[in-house]
Order: sequence, then structure tokens, then C-alpha cells
Amino acid sequence: MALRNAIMATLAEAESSGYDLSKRFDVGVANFWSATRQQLYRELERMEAEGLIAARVVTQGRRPTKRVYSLTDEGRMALLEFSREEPRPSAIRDELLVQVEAVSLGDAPSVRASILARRAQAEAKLASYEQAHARLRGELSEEEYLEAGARIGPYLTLLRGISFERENVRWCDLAAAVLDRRSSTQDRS
Amino acid sequence: MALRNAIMATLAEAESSGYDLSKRFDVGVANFWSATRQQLYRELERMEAEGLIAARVVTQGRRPTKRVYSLTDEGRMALLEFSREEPRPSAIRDELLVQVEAVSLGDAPSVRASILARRAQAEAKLASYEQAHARLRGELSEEEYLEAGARIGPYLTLLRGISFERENVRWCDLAAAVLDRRSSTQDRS
DNA sequence: ATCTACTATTCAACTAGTTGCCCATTCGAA
DNA sequence: TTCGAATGGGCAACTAGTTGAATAGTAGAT
Repeated sequence: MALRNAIMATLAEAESSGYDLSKRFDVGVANFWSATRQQLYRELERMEAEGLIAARVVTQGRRPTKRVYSLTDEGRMALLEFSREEPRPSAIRDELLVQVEAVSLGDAPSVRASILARRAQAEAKLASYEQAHARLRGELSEEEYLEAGARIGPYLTLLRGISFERENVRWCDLAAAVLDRRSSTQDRS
Repeated sequence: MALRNAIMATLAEAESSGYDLSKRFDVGVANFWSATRQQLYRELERMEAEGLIAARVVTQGRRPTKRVYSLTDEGRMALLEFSREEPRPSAIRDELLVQVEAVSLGDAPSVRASILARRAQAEAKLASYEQAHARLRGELSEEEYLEAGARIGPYLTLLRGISFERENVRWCDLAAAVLDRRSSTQDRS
């Protein structure tokens, strides 16, 4: 009952097919929700049955036919209600941090490699967020956009995503350097 | 099969009862994993059956008897293997950010209140992480600890938790201020 | 004197999320 | 010209996570 709100928030921005959504959600929508394709298709079916969204079948020339969903008035009402509820505390699940937590019992070089891989992912996300940020902002200055820009919601969540990934990159650099230094100073006690 | 790694990483630090773990995991272990009590008790049972952890029954005078778990050698081996696997991309689920994303269709004052509530939670976590940080570090300087401190894993994950919550506080301030300014400049068009 | 909160664990029923596979077509690269 | 990747969707079976309550004693506060 929570994924649907994330879907509605995304559909509020632009109508999308299940496939469109799956691309946005499997990467994580600006770092605030993720979902697999299957989950999305299932949820979209249910939501349509409940009248929260409506499908428009688009027959394309060469590409497969798709079902493009948009919010119904009922969906908009549900989203409004959701905005009044108390959000539950955010949940993070990060296996990399689990590996780092236990690095002294683990394989440090392998953990270090995972950190560097994460760093690369974080940089890629950062770049794509920054592009999206620039596109959204357009001609306006940051100040101006915050005061009067049209899509303030996505703009704010993008800013959060950007600072998150920036911190990720910084932390990965630090952690990798620390493990590095330590493995070279290894106990010759 | 992922929660168990988080549990083992925690038990590697200190043996704990299910109840101890539940307190650490329901708040989120330094922002990298969370789990409910039920999940933990169930998983601990399975892990004990599989020989990854061993229970020691502690009969307390007045408090209820508890089962204190610690890693077995098998558990330590499993943790080592896990450290060699590729961690899956981190997953975030944050209802507050969903509310913010859709704020233009939602109840802005209510969303703003949720942001301020989150800010308070983030500050509380930040304070507790910083205390833990100071305790861990002890007499050593940051530099010294990073080079030679004993519990480098928890130290690094704590640093990530601290920067995460700091950024949370900053972002909440910005977001609340923006919604504020906008609601007072409300369309009198 | 009662009420709330904490310690400690467990059961049962439910919902959410994951994995792995299937279909069909189209496009670009090797 | 074959192969992989992308576009679009879907089923079935599984594992993980959530909700709500029961039990039972202790401690501190009003």
C-alpha cells in the first residue's frame, strides 16, 4: 500500500507505461523508492481495477503496443489523502555497509573493490541527477526556481538525491583510502 | 538471506539477545539496515538451526530469561564468504520523499509538518551517532583512528550515518523553508 | 493504587518484494 | 548475419517484511 503512492507521485509528473516506470524504479526514483518490473505490473493492474489510474492503449507502428497509465480523479484524491498521513520512517538496506561493518572479519580487498564499484555507480547517478537538475531549472537561477519554479516537488527530491550521491562518493573515497592504507600497514606485529 | 548478514555483522561486534538486536534494528543500525522484532526472532531461530550462531541462555534474577547469541565459526565463515560477494545496490524507501515529490497535488502544510518531524528525528539520530563516534574514537584523533583504530568497520559506517543525517537536517531545513515561502506567496494570480 | 513503560519472547496471518522464466518484435553492432 | 540489448508485457513460485496480539514479571511515576 506504499508502492502505489510512489507510483501515483510519478504518474502525477507524467503518464507512463509499466515499462517506463520499471526503468525509473529499478534505478530508484531519485533515491527514494525502488521496485522490480513484476511488482509494478502487478500493482498497476490492481490500481487500475481500483480506479486510481486509467490505461490508454497506444498502438505503435513498430514497437509493441503499450498501456499508458495516468492518474484518475480518484487517484489524485488518494494522493492528497496520502500527503496528510504521517510518513513512516525511511528504510535503508545497504549490503555494502553491512560488508564494511564486518570488514575486520571479512576479505578487505574484496570489500574495497565493492566500495570502488559503488563509487562508480554513485558518480553515474550523480551525473544523471545533475543533468535532470539543469534541465528542470532551465533559465532560472536556483533561488528563483525554489521561489517560483513549476515542479517544486521533483526539484526538492532531486536536490536530496544529489547531495546523497555526493556524500556517497566522498565516503567511498575515504573508506577505500582507509582500507588501502591499513592493508599496506598490515600487522607485522 | 540478507538480513542474516546484517545480524552476523552486528553479532561480530557484541553478542546480543533478540531483544537487544530489535532495539538496534528498529531504529536502523547506523542507517544501513532495519528490521522488526518478529523478523529478528524468526531469523535468529533459523540461523541457530543452521549453526551460524549459538545461544547461551542467561537466567537473570528479576528480568525474564534471555537467549544471548554469538557467532559460531561457521557463522564467521559465512560472513567471510558474504564479504566476497557483490553487494546488491542499496535500496531506499522513503515515504516522506514521495510526499514531497507529489506536494503540488498534496496538502503542502501537512507535508511541511512531516518534514519538520523528520528533521527532529534526524537530529536525534545525529546526536546519538556523534556520541557513539566520540566513544569509539576515545583518546585518538580522527586521523589516528582511521589509521589504527580497532573497530574500523563500525567506525566507517558510523561516519556514513553521521553525514547522512547531517544532510537530512540541511535538506529538511531547505525544503521546509521553500514550502513556507511558497505558501505565503500563494497564487493570488 | 493504578497506570504506563520496559524487558523478553513467541504465534499467526497477512502483504510486499524477489527470482526466474516466458512471449514477441526491432535495432544496432560485431 | 548472428547476437545482444532494448521495447513491451506477463505468470508462477518463492522469500522477506509487517501487523497485531498474547504472556508475564519489574520499575517508576502520578
